[in-house]
Amino acid sequence: MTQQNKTRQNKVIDLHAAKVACKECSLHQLCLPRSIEGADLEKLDKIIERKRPLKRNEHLFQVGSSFNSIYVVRSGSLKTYSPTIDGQEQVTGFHLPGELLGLDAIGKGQHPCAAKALETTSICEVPFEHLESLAQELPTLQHQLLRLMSKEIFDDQELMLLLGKKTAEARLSAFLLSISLRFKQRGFSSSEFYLSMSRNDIANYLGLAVETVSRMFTRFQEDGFINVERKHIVINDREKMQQIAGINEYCEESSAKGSQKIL
Amino acid sequence: MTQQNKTRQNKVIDLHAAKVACKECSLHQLCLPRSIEGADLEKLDKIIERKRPLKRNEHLFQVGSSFNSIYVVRSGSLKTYSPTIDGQEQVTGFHLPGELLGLDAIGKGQHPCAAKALETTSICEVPFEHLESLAQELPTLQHQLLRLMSKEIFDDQELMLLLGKKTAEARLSAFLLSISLRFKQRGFSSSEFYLSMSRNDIANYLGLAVETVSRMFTRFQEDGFINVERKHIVINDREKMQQIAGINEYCEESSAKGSQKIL
DNA sequence: TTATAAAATTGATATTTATCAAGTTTTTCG
DNA sequence: CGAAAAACTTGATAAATATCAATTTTATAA
Repeated sequence: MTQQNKTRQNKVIDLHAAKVACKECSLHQLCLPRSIEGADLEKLDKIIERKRPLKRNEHLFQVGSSFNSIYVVRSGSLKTYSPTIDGQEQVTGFHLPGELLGLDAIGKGQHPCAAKALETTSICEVPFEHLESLAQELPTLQHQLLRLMSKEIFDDQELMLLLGKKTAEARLSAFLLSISLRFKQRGFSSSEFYLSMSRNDIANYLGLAVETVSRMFTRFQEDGFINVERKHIVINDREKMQQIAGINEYCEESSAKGSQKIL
Repeated sequence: MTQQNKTRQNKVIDLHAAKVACKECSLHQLCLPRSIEGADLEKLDKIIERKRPLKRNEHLFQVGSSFNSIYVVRSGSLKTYSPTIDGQEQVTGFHLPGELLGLDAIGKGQHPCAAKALETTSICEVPFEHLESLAQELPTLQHQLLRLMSKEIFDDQELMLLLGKKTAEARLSAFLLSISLRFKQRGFSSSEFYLSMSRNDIANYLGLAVETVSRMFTRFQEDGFINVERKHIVINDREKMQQIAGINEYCEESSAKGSQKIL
């Protein structure tokens, strides 16, 4: 299947999904409504807006734009990035289906980063004021919201650890394992997947030079741990990758349970 | 004043403060109750427990311990750290008066890091179940809680940027500016202060070797940007430090407003 | 399709920072 | 107080990764 065909197909699926209620959404378990059911779920459903799908490179929001909503990725993927002082950009995260965007904007009331679609992407928009007042009347929703934010803090700390301490190969290995696990949680293969982001974005995210990332991909492939063909990744030796990343199976599994992302 | 005398005096102050209500606390503006007043503040006051002060190197909580409360630093300081796979520790943060600890534990119900006092330190304990139910009835408290967690996510992203992209000198400079600003917010001098953490902790936190941190201190001093005498720091040329850190005044100020920490 | 642009790879070299080793200063505690 | 331990500093060297440069591959659009 060509890239173009795939994009078209995604679009069809997205438009269909746009009519689907939360309780019928396949991301139900990953998304905000976890542990919310029945009448409560319908209340939440009412405040959620489905936006038209974003095309590749379209922005969901820009840096400094006022914060009004939390977003949930329904399909496709995005990157978030901030401008740095020297005019460059710093990629701060990648967002796969079921994951939230915008939690970092509540504090200031404006988005500290921009969000750009890496491919055709559909999104649920959750107006924050509505969400807050709904959380005021639904204790489970308030709890879930706090839980999700806490998870994000925890995950960011994991990444800080990675950026502060680890070698280039550990960073890339941990990155690939993180993506793999997130796909697994969404019911896709954890050993074979397509990366929607460029090598440049990966390098930027991991605090490395593109050339270094490229070399690490080559090295992992030479060593037989993974197969790489452009964006297509096959993980052959997960254990070895975990070892390189400095992650043991326990860590990974414990992070996996109900997480948005490990990395 | 010797270190020992200072410690003793702190203790006296702490024991006194332990009887003081939230509304009389000098950290009122920094702490959770911001924007909460009157009867609501008293309700919050009721659920807060004051613990006996921690001595230097005493733990507030250990890795894996079950999560029951959020903590606010009243005086003194702590570090949080996680074990890494190779048996080392990774310092994940320093916590000054008015700052919160434990927000990263809500998601899993247990603390992913340990918290250890860097000096004699007094703490307010806020049982989380009580806080949650209180937030259920007080919209401003729920909002403030979400705001604080969002801030933490934002701050962590700033640090990720620092760890991922910056040189050793930029990291140390940004670190010192962050501490400086946090002292300023607490009404202390922003140009002269004592660091309660060791060079080792700083290096660990910034993802550098101790020797590198030591050399950077020496270099900054040689260049006249700061004066260093052991733990005592004087910032002479803030603008130059900001330039080295890759932070412009606007960034720093905007981060400063109502923030827990910038770094 | 072909031309052009963008992305990715590879090699050579430079730079930064870690590591190792030694010495000094400060703190701790009997 | 004085001895031992811990923390810090400094120098020399090694290792990791960035940078620069060139080439190849892939994607985009006329």
